[in-house]
Amino acid sequence: MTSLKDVAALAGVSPSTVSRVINGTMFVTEETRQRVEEAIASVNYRPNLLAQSLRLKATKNIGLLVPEIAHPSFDLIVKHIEESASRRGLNLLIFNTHNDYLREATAIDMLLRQKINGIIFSRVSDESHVVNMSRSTDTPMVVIDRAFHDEKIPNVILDNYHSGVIAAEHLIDCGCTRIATITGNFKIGLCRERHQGFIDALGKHGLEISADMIHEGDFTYENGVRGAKRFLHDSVQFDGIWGHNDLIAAGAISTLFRMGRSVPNDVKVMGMDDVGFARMYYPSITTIAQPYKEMCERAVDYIDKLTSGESIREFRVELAPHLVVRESTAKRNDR
Amino acid sequence: MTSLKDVAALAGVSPSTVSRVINGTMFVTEETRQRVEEAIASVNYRPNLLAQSLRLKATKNIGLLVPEIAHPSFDLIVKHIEESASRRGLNLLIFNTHNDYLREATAIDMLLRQKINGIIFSRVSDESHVVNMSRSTDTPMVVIDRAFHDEKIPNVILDNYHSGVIAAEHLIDCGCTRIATITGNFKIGLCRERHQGFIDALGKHGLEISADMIHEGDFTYENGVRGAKRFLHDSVQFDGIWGHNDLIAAGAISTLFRMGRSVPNDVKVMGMDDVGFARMYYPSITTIAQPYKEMCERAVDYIDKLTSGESIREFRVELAPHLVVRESTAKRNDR
DNA sequence: TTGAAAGCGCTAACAG
DNA sequence: CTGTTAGCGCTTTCAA
Repeated sequence: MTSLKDVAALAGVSPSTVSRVINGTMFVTEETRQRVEEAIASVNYRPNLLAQSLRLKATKNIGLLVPEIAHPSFDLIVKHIEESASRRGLNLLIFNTHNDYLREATAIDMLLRQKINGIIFSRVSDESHVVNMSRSTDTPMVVIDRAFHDEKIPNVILDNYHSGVIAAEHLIDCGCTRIATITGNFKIGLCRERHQGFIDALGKHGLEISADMIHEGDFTYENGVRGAKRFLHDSVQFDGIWGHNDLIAAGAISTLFRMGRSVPNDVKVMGMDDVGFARMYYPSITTIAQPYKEMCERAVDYIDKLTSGESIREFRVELAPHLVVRESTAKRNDR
Repeated sequence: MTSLKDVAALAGVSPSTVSRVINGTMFVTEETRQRVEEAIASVNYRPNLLAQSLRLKATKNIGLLVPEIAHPSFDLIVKHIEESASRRGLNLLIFNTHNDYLREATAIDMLLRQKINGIIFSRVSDESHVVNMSRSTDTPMVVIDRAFHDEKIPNVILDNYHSGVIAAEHLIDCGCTRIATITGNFKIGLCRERHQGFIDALGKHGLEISADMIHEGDFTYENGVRGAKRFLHDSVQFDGIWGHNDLIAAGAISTLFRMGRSVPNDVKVMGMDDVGFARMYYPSITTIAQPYKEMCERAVDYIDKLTSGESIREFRVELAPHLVVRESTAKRNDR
């Protein structure tokens, strides 16, 4: 591998001069600059980023940890984080934690050893471990999407309570009077918050929601299937369902059809996240969009700012969701 | 940051000894090892990967370039590559090329400068540039999924011709006699191959396919919509459609329904890739699964082997697709 | 079995 | 404006 030294020799200058030409850190005579640039070009020299980083004690990399890459909402996060990072010339190291806090810890460890600029992650269960890690290092960390309510690490999240309110109000607007819900796991804070906003809004409009209209599960399509089946099987009367994400909504919709109900004619269904397939589904799925792009931008920005010595403004950034109306809650559909 | 030197001082040994304890490269007296390990633990020491890599001229990282991260088939690739890499203790640097060969080149450049172990990528348009880059370096590269027919770089791909054959035969098995197709861009080699296999198989069974039954476009849902609309608008007679991927199939299915046709009753539709939502769609989508997991494993394995000095076996690995039958080509459906 | 010393490729004082 | 020098944190001869 040709090194900076080789280039220097070739151009007949000192290594420092070459370094200065490359980084533009100081003025260099037009003539020497030319010679150096020619030398660089002639051997197709590429500065070794490892050496540079070691010397500068900083890399051009950031790390991202997600619970599950191929999950349609996390792949959106991955995409936008990559975009924001790339725009800033930062490279992205990615890890799939599989919701396993041991993997999470291992990944963070690897990242810290590489002196990355910062770590963005979506929360897994165990708190203490990571908080300790973050305390023992000066590497910026920021939590995205899934944070604890009383998160000790800076975080940028969605206003989940408000999402629940939006869902309830939209379903009510659509004329639903018996509204059921299929939720994620209540161990996850944001599920509790979404649910709370949902029932509060329902209550405000004088709508009761009994225990048999709430199906708790997880963020999967299968859970949507199970929830809808249970409602039908238990002869629950309902004309609207909110699923805590679009996967759940899809599971509910397909199940309703398979069991002889029509969406939206017999029951309106809405989801949450506005993942890629929500608009492709038939009927297309009414959902609540998360401002993923902005969330990711904020997270990367936070790290970028901190890396360049700027001070942070907020510890917790909470962004607003917005409703996306589609066919699954439409008045009627000829299907 | 505490360094190896600090640990050495703390344990009252030389830096080399600490290094030897950490890497187990040589025998160290049980007693000294203990002292060293205690010192390491007491200061929570983490070896600096950058320094290590600089010294060893090798990292624990690999790079992956995909045309579009949030595309449902590439996120599967990302997921599986991450998994294979992680199993080998390798970290993944990821780049979204947006089908732009300039971005591709920039990304590869960044990667080479970091001395990553190898690069896995899905092909973008321009060949020469990357081939030159790969020639000028000893970094292993492997192309996955999208390769040129006459690829100059080792590659692991799907048998696309055979996919076309499978699609045609399945539709014929379902009793279709007038089969249309909505394809990806024929500039992409794999689309031509899929198509060739498709029409060859159709021909073998005595089925003609006229130009108006072929809608060329790209790998998007919208293309599926356009294709189906065109067929309907042009009053093409058809009872089966193969879309070159599941996105296209979904676009066709939803459009057919919206325009008063039923899938699979009036027309059978199948896709390709078996992306996440294919089984969640209603009707669930019959498709041709790519062995992504194995493809990714092979690609990472290739790099891993090459890094550790082993020799390569094959230059081109071509894996077999397999049919996944679901509702969209079922006999009848009560929908 | 352990230590001293050199060096991976780069940058940044410090001189000149 | 340019060169010399030291050193980032690690591994690895080479000697002892």
